[in-house]
Amino acid sequence: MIKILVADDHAILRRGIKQIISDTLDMTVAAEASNGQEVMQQLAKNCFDVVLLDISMPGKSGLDVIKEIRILKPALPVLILSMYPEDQYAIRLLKSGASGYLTKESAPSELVKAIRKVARGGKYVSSTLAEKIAHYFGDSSKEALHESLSNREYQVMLMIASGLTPTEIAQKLFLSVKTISTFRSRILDKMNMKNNSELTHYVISNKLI
Amino acid sequence: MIKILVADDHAILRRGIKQIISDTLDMTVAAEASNGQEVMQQLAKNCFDVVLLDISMPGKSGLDVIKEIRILKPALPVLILSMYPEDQYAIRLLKSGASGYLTKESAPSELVKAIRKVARGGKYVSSTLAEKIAHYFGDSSKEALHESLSNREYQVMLMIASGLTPTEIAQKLFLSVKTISTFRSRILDKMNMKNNSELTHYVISNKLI
DNA sequence: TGGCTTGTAAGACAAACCACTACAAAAAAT
DNA sequence: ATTTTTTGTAGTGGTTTGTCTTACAAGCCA
Repeated sequence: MIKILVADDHAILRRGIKQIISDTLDMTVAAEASNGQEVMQQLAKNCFDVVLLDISMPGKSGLDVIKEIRILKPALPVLILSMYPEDQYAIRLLKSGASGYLTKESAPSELVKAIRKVARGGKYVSSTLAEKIAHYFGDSSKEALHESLSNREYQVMLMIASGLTPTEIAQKLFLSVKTISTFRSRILDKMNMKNNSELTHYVISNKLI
Repeated sequence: MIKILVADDHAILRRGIKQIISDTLDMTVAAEASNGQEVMQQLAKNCFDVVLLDISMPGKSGLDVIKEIRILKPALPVLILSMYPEDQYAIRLLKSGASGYLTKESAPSELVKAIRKVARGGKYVSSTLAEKIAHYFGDSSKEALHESLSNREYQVMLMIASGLTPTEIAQKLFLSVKTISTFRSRILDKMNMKNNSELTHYVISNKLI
């Protein structure tokens, strides 16, 4: 059973979270906090498996709260719940030790998935955010995403990103459109993306083209 | 009926152009010229709606020919037909008053489209060239491309570029997928592009997102 | 040798795109 | 003030892509 500390200043949102979590058998909301101080108090008293933390709470900034949590419980996974779209702030939070970042519009299923992942010691980031991170961390981590592609896949990726249609690519490479389609699927799968725009985005941002 | 003066030193190419144009009901090749002098002579004698000009004709450079045309007929649209890939030269030509730039590998349909566009007083540039132009001219002219979009179109463009599928966009905007499709077509048309990748490319490069 | 990965492609069905067409409201032009 | 153009919206019908699944041979890994 995953014991969760929910920290958010909005009672209604906490209610929603509790609801979602109570629908999930293997996790439970063990306690709540509505500001940074309460978070620390709860952590001192009880044991949790995950902290679900709103960064935009009154008083201490989310960043500070995370740092404090790090000091008290270095191994405790902190999942950030934000109302802002994923931005550079998210990266800073992750750098300071958060295990994941979710926006409040995320689907309940995503929340559950994220909790499970961080509880197991993993990291959770959405694919769009992952991309931004890749930017930030420069060459080292940006390789990570596309290094798993085979040469053929890489080649096709660049062609897709440069605006060629599957049919055009097929013609250029003397392959069936079906094959291109398969490559595309594999690429998208490996890169954790869901469409050409994301792909193009990635390729351009990483100056692969 | 769009009356066209075709200026190119290669007879075969002129033939091809005539063929393409004769297949198009609303336009006709009213005269031909095989060098710069002939162009000027024709212009002095007759009236045309569009000049289709090869820049690599013997004698006068295409740039000079354009300048001369500008003096004689300031409003006459000149569409450049080049055998070289679109490069900086193209930009100079456009600056000197050409209405469009096509490479000779362009599809016939593209030629027809380009002629129609410039005849109507518009500008025609391929998307890849447009991009180069955007780079060159910096902020001022890069506006030019997407400034013709309506607000709605602009909004949809950004959504497409950020990787949303038509269906998702439709849902967010409470519109039919069909409508999104129409917007997309108009955007692509106005921006002279042919697919989402190009669009994404543009949006990202111009930091609209 | 036996199991992944890669390169290739088919089938079937869904989703998306393309090219038209349409029409009312708003905006612009005459 | 009236005509023309642009904008926002959406339908039809046909083509192209995407998805998912399956397949199979070749190469690589262990």
